[in-house]
This record gives sequence, C-alpha cells and structure tokens, in this order.
Amino acid sequence: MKNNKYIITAALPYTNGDIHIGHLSGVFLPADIYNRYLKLNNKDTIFISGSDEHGASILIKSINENKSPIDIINKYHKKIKYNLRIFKISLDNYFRTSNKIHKKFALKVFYKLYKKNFFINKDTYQYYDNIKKIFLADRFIIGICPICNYNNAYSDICDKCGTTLKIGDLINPISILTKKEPILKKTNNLFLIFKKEYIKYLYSKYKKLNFNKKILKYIYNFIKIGIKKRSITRDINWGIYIKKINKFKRKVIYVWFEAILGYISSTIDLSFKRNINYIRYWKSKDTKLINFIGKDNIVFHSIFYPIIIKNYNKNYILPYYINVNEFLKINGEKISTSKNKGIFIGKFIKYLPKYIDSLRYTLIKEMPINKDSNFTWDKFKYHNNSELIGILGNYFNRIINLIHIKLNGYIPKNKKINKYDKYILNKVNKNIKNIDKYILNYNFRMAINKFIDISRIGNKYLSMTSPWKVKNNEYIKKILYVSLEILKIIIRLSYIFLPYTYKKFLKILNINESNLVNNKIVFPLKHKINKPKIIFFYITDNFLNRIRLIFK
RNA sequence: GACGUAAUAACUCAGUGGUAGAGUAUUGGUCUCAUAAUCCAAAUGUCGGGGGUUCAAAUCCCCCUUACGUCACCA
Repeated sequence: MKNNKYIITAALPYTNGDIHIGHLSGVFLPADIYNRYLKLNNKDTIFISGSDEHGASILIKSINENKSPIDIINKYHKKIKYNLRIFKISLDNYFRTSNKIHKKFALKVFYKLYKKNFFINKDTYQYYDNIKKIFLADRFIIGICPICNYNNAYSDICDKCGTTLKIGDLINPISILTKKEPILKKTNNLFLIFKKEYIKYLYSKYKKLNFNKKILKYIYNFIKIGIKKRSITRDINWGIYIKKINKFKRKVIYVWFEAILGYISSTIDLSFKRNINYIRYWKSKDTKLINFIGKDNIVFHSIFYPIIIKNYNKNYILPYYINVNEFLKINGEKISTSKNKGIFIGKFIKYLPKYIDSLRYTLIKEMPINKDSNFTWDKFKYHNNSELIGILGNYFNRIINLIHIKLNGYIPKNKKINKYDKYILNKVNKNIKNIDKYILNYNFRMAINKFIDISRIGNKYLSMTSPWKVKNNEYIKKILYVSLEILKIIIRLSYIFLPYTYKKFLKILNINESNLVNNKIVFPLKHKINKPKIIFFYITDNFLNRIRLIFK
C-alpha cells in the first residue's frame, strides 16, 4: 500500500472560452480535493491536466471572430491556466495539446496503430462549404427537417421532433458560416472499430474495481447494442496533421483520439520540467490512475482510451477509478461556453477576488455528484455568511480572541482533560474518520459537511463550557487547550478544502509549514499568536444584488 | 422511442431490512468570547402512487406517475 503511486487527472477543458464554475465543480475541485487529501497523507501523487486545443469548434470560433485558431487557443490557454492557479487547483502540470511534445506522442500512437492495421478505411459523403473550402461538422449545417418541417434542424438531429437524421436527409441545408448551400463531397477517412469482447473485458475489469454504477450501466448498454465504428481522421485544417501517411497528409487526427492522450503527454512534459521520469508511473502496476471527468466524457475514458493505449503499448495502466460528475446548472439553466452562458472564472476573479474560497466552498457543497445540481447566488451568500462566517470563521475568531483576552495571546500548555472534553474530542475524531471515508468514496459534498461540523462541535463546546464566565485560570487554560486541539484539526483539513483560508489561519496563529510535525501542528514553547483578522467577508443583500447584475 | 438517474419535513439533502435524520427557514429561550455570529428547545413527514417478498421495507422485487439526463462525429 505504501508504495502506491497516484496519477490524478482532470478532464482537459476545451479552449474555446474561459472555464466556468461547472468545470470547477464537476472536475477540477473534486480532483483537487482528492489530490490534496493524498498529499496530506504523504502519498506519491501527480496531478495532471491541460488544454484541449484542437477540433472544429475552435476553428469555427476563429472564423467567426476573424482570428487565427492559434490566437484563440493562446488567449484561452493562458487565461485558463492562470485562473486554475488562482483557484489553487493543485496541478503538477497544466499542459496543452498544441504543444510539440503532445503532437509527437499522439502521432507516435497513431502511426503505430495504423501500422498494426488497427484502423479501417471508408468512403463517406460529407457536407462541404465551397466558399470557405472546409468540410462542415453536422451541427454547422441547418435546414428543414424532413419529418416535422422545423426549419432550424441540424443535419444530424432535429431539435424539435428528435429525429436522428443522416447526411442528405435535410431539406435546403445551408452552412451557418456562409449561409450558402453546402455541397456533398466524397471523402475517405480512417475509422476505429470496437470489438465487443474487449468491451466485455473492460466491463468485468471495472466491475471488479467497483466502478461507479453510471459507468458500468453505460458500458453494459454498449455491449448490448454494440458500438459503431468511429472516425479518427478529419477533413479540417486545424489539428494534428498526419504527415507521414501520404493518403492522409491533408487530414488531421480527430480531436477525441489525441485529446485523451493529453494526460500522458502532459506527464512527459512534467518529466522534463522536474527531471524526474514520471512517465514510469503510467507503466507501473503500483500506480492508481484516477480520472475526474464530466458525464460527457465517459465513453472516451472508459472505452476509447483503454483500447487505444493498450494497443499502443500494453504496459500502460488502465484507470483504477473514473469519477464522473453530472452538470452544474445556474438558476436552473444549463451552462454553455459557446453560448457564453455561465459564471466564468476570470470574471469572478476580477470582481470577487476576496471570495475565492467562498466559491470553492459553495461549489463543493453543490457538487453535482449523482444528479445535476444548481448554483444560485443565494446559496453562495448562505454558504459564505452562515457557514464560513457563522460557523467556521466564528469559531476560529472566538478562540483567538479568548486567547488574547484571557492569556495575553500565549498558547496554553497541555492540560489534563475530563470526561466531557474526551467526549467532544472523540466526536471530532469520528468526523475526521468520516471525512476520510467520504473523500475516499469521492463524496466530497458529504466530506465538506463533516468538515464544517467540526466547527459546530467546537462552537458547542465553547458555549457549554463558557470560559469567559469563569475566573479560574486553570479551567480557562484547559478549555482553550481543548479548543485549540480542535482548531488544529480544522486548520489541517482546511488545506484540502479552503487553501487561502488555510494560509490565513497559519498567519494568525503565527506559525508556518515548519510547525507541522507528522502532519500535526505543534506550537513552539511560549508561543504567542497574532491578533485576529477578518477571514471571510460578509455579503449583504445590496452587495448580492450588485453581484447578480454583474454576472447577469 | 431506447437506456439510465431520481422522487424522504417548507427548502437543500443524509439514511441499502429493525421504533423516520441533519442543516436552513419558522417559533420560543440563552449567551455576550465572536463579522447580530453562538448555544438550547419546540414544531413539522401514511419516505411519489399501487402491488408483492418478509416477523419486519424509505431500504429488496414488479407495475404506474412525474422530473431530469444520455443516445455516437459533440469536445
């Protein structure tokens, strides 16, 4: 167990816009908490992610904005990377798929599979915009649905009647780029085939590993209905060109195929940066690979990735667990980067820089673990004011103030404790065990509930023992000693959930990381703490209304 | 349509066979160390509906209703 290594991955965000609270709540925060928890327990872990920078959507965005795709990805990659850092997502590396290292690796995998005759070749007809000279993905064509006559149907599906359409079905198709009728052009692409036996093998493997039901059912369904071949090359001029194969040298690798290799190339990059051969991790039986993804990504991680990587090199490991989250909505509405709908992180940082931990907290509390969840500014206010200030911040402040008032700011020494003190400390310990359990079960919502509950226990203890009422100095010291024991635990755990708050706590207690011995805070002899400072900021109704306007 | 997920107090959710739980909101009280925060107490539910298994069901099985999600070129 001790030699276990961990690779934690967070799904690569697509660089057609800034990341939003859905990315944080669904992917980056759960991965971050898990990683921080492992680090707190001295596990050997690397936490990897990066930007997904190819694909039709970026190309389309660049055409619409009259910029080059490179401008688009550079802009958003920089922005996303910065925002993740501000939100203290504890990534070891945030890479990008447009980087040489990634391209090289993706092509290496691609060529090897090609040589093994792993792909099949097939002619298809596809819509082509003769003015822009590009092939058009299905959703860039609209026209009249042949079934219900709806005039805004996409070429693959009609939103109104739900009919699945095939190329050529749509009446009067037009390209949304040029508003002109596209032509149907013959093209030849490579496809990947999925063998049922292998999917069955994956299914049984995942079952043994106790995978999420969601994934198991999903795969089970694929086994039942079969999984169609899937194109892995594309006729667009943005992506990784397949230079070495003459027949396909003008085509690019389909983005899904290379994006899921991004975790590995990100690790290669990290190895260069730190001069440690992290790539070993990917081929070691002692490594647990844990993917954190949104529900839109299940098929790529649970089926496609294993097939691709195992056929490239069978020594690569398969996921040990895939944590899938649902989607976070805002006021009941779906978030959409391409429609610019959502609360974007860059904007949040700009307007509410003091509330990073409050947002982290809210997003963990509202994490869409087994069903879509809903973010509202009222919840944000409630979590900030009633829980972070009222319970946690308040508990911290009470003790700091009492130490100053009663003990001139000096930390009390160890004291003999009685039955009730023990009872309270036991209760706290139970909560710690529960937090462990919940984090290891990927239930971060419950974990943070138990975290805040520790402050509740502490507040209760203070009220019950009321040291401010008493003159007996020894009694006061004992109460504050026990309270500090509880506080120390809260502070250690805040490293996982609330990184900014963690640092503020340490500062006020006048200590730093060097005061951590075996993961526990140990105060120096005759230690004096600093004066209390405001940690969380109150949100008034007025302020909340202003926030609402800004993010409308 | 297929597949899946859910339905528990006013709200947000815990609770995988043994007398219905927490937080918020409400009402009453308490404290004054604390960012009017804390703490105590009260009240609130035939656990979506119907059937079945069982000594015992929110929990297991079947049917129905309702809501939501996915359904392959979308990254």
